[in-house]
Amino acid sequence: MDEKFLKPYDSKETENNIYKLWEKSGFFRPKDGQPLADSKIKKEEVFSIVLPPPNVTGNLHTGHAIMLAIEDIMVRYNRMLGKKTLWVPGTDHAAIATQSKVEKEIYKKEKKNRHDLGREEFLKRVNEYAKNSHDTIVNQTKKMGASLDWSREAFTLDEERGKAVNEAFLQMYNAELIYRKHRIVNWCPKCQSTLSDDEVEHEEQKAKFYTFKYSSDFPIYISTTRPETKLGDTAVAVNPNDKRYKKYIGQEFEIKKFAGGPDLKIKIIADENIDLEFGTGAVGITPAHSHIDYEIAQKNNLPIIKIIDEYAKITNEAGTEYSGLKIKEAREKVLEYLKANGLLEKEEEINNNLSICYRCNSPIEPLPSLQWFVDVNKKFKLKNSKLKGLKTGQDVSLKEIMKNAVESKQIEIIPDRFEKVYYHWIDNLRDWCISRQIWYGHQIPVWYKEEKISLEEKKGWEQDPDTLDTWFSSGLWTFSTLGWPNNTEDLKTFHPTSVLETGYDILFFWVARMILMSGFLLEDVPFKKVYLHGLVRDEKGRKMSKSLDNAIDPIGAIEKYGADALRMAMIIGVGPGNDTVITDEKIKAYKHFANKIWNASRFVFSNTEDFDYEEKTEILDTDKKYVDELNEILKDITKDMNGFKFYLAGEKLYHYFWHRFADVIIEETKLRLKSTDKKEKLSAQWTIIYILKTCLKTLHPFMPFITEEIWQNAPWNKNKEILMIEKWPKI
RNA sequence: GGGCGAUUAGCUCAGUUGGUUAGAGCAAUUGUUUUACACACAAUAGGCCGGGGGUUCGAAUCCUCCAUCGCCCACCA
Repeated sequence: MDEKFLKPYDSKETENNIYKLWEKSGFFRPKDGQPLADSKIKKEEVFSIVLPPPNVTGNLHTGHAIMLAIEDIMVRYNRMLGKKTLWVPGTDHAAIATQSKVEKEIYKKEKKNRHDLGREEFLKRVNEYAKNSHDTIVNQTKKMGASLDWSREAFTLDEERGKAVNEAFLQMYNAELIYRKHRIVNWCPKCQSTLSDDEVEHEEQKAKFYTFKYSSDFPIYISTTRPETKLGDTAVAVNPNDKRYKKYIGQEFEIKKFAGGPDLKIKIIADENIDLEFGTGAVGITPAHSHIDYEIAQKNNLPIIKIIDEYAKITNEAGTEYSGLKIKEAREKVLEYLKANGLLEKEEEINNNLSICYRCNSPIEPLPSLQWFVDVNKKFKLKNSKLKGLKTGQDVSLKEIMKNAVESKQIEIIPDRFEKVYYHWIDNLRDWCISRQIWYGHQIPVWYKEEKISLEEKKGWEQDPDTLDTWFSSGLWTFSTLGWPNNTEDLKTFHPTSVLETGYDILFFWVARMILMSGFLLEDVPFKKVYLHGLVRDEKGRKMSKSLDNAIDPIGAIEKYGADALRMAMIIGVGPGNDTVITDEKIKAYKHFANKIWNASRFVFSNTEDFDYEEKTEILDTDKKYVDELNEILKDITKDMNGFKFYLAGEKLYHYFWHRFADVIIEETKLRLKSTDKKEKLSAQWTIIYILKTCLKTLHPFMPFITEEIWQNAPWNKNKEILMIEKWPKI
């Protein structure tokens, strides 16, 4: 027995070496000829999963740690079943997140913005930063024990993924699923970019709700929380059934120098969607700065006057009086005018949802802009459908594909309550704005000359300066990492992937977009199952964040308690989709468990030194019962593993090992191990070896480091076989 | 406004299709320095399973209403 077994288990001394051993073995790469656990499993049976690529914006956080723990359990379990198992690593350039982080850093150090540096120099800086982040993340991922095939590592912004992005764009453009249009978009004045609908968050706040008339001879009062936008009104909409206003419908009013600013032409129009009860039952329509008003304006052919610009300042369209004013200043000025002229009827406080940017929390300005969109309703013909229930030749829209994938059960979401959430999102889905006015990302593969557009680079033509939404490239992730658009062996073998495991917070951002992309480009699903984990919270139930300084740093926890302990703490007692509370205490408890395994192994090793592994042992009835009992439990645990109930399987293993094997079985064998009856002793020795071996195997997906370390030093393993590819016990 | 989730021991959570005396970890109390392990062992205590009503031979589990907390979605200007 190695001397290290005389001391408590030291994770720090062990983990790096064990990871190196695994890497050297080459078994992170899927191989043929690995042992098969079960005759039911065919040799060519495949388990594949892509790692949700962490953003290259810094360090690994607890969310990544829980993701790595769950996925590594799945991967190691399936590898031990004998399946051809692949887990593809990678990182995400995370366009806007990374760019703004680097911009902030540069500004702090050098007081320069990106325009001072210029596009080329700025991108050089971002790439440097991304490279550093990447190295840190990869290093930390290895510390978690993740058995990823590093030879297939990808980056959403590397050359190959770039090819995939351009090909995807081209194919979607040719199918008219991507179009460029002047439309109202969500604009973040601080990020200086558009955002997709999903990137807009809502924050409830108290707001002043003003009721007023445009002028003293205007017949209808309207209400708003944003008086300054009224400088761009072109209509007032009322419900067609509203008796109060029916007589005005179709009339046009001119207001000279509204609020001392522009002349307004207000047409009274009818719209079914107007609520008779709310406010005055009449809505001032500002087509350029409200999504709904824009739609109403389209229906009624109203002019669209842009009175707020990209810097959240009033434009010339609102007249010289207002031009250049900030929104707040303009609001005050308008209100002053309304009050001074007796037009303001009342002022009340209401609860209002403010739209804010998910990155920087500044208020979003809806404004019209020329941008690229993905059309989610446009029909196209399926050419070679592998989608369940949708036939080749059939006309479908992206929306229908997304919905069908889950409805047809071709994709199963765990826990299933998120299926409802997913449908609801699709029902409310509008066209996806994919162009971003930032520099870090995939530049839109379109070239212009005068009015002409080309999808190929041409001399003297200018490329669109904008970049694509980061989720456009991550939407391709399951197949861009496997070589698409080339029809590679990897793509044929490993796609669709078996499972997509990620946090429920990116169900829309990512999971849905992957189904969209794969649905159109491959006419197939990207994965068969979606396993959603919850968010990690602190003792007080708060979301972990840097600003609250309550985040458990996974790397710190690994240093302190070991990766195995951290993994167990993140798995046990945490069902899918449920938020997790992680405390230092919990991690510590599993460090103790690791030590328990260590000590039990020492006991087994030191009490079986004279055991002959070649000799056949007669097993006595007491021991047969132990084995039967263990098999029963394993049956249960295997069922849990197959049903993605790792939290149950882990707990059962923990309980069996500690409170059955260590506390009871080992205690009971102590006397027999000292017995002079040779049969008695041999049978007891055989039993504790058998149980330990079995437990090491089944615990391995959960606690890979310590189990492998023990296995490497086990007396039965003279050839130094690797536990990672042992067979999962047959039951 | 719509939807979802949670509510079980002091704390954090399990409890699979309804089935005996409701489980685990941590914390607590009392012992035990018995050579695998004090990062331990043995034992103890602790629960109207959020509240009301219902279905059932039987409910933490199914139905219904209510309460509190949390989350997501949505174009009430």
